[in-house]
Amino acid sequence: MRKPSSASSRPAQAAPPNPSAKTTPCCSKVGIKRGPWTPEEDELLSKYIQKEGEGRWRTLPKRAGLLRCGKSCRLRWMNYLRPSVKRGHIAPDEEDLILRLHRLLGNRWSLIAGRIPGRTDNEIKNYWNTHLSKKLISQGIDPRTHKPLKPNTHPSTSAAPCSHHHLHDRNNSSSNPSATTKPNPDDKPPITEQDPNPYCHSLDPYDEALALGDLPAIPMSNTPSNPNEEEDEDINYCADDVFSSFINSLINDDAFSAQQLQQQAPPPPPCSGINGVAWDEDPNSMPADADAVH
DNA sequence: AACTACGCCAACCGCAACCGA
DNA sequence: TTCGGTTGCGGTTGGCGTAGT
Repeated sequence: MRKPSSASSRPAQAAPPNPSAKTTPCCSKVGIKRGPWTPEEDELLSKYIQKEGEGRWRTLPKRAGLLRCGKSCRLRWMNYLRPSVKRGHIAPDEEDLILRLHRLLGNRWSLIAGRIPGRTDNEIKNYWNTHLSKKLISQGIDPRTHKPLKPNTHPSTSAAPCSHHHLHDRNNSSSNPSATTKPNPDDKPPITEQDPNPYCHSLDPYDEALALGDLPAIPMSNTPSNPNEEEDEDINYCADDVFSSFINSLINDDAFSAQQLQQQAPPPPPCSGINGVAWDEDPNSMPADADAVH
């Protein structure tokens, strides 16, 4: 877990040494700045990367004249400064795609982001935690499994607003066993007796196919490149066409199978005027090709 | 106007995967 | 094969803005 709050805060100042930590965080060196980036720092980083390119993050700050750790530089570039990063509201079709992909992939934010041009894993993760998970809960849907919540877990009872600051949001993830268990693209998510279907495995042909060796490994692209539509031609945001096609087919197949499931399953708890989510949508209503949003 | 509670999101941390020597 | 350095990922934190009282 994180260091004590005194050291884990984000002051815009050099962090003190951390003698108690077993491993020294890269940003704990004296003289390394932390906290929000200034426009000057952004400019330094942008200009340097435009000139020298990405990579070698460890030594980049020194070469660029930044008093930041490499991790911080990389994060800033990936999530904010890259020209391909699209900022602003998540469009409805993007939201729909996030829902579908999350249902298929779970909290594999980088994979999800890789399918949504211009969006970063951090942005999608934040959007999920602040919007979509709550939206699903309000619909009586477990945001983790994408299945109807049990009656005694319906928001009208258990999901009542929590008065503690942040506790409500964070409980969504911290109380989520699968959220603390890092999903490994190479491994099937853990299946327990209590939670035999943490990622809707019965509807997760990806993991099944992966386990059967029918799939190429997930391309762990170092740069979850999210080009703008205009940049699709020169930036391959999913390096593996096979994988890309497969995900697309999963999205479509999933919508279809989910619809079937919906027809068989008891009706979900009444929701307050919110449109249906992934599995009760007409597959024909989604883009014919998930890449349509790209 | 002052205060409180809460939502949003940029940024940090730890860990694991990756990769080259 | 092992080991150490680097990079990427997902979980988490906390500052800031804003709505509500």
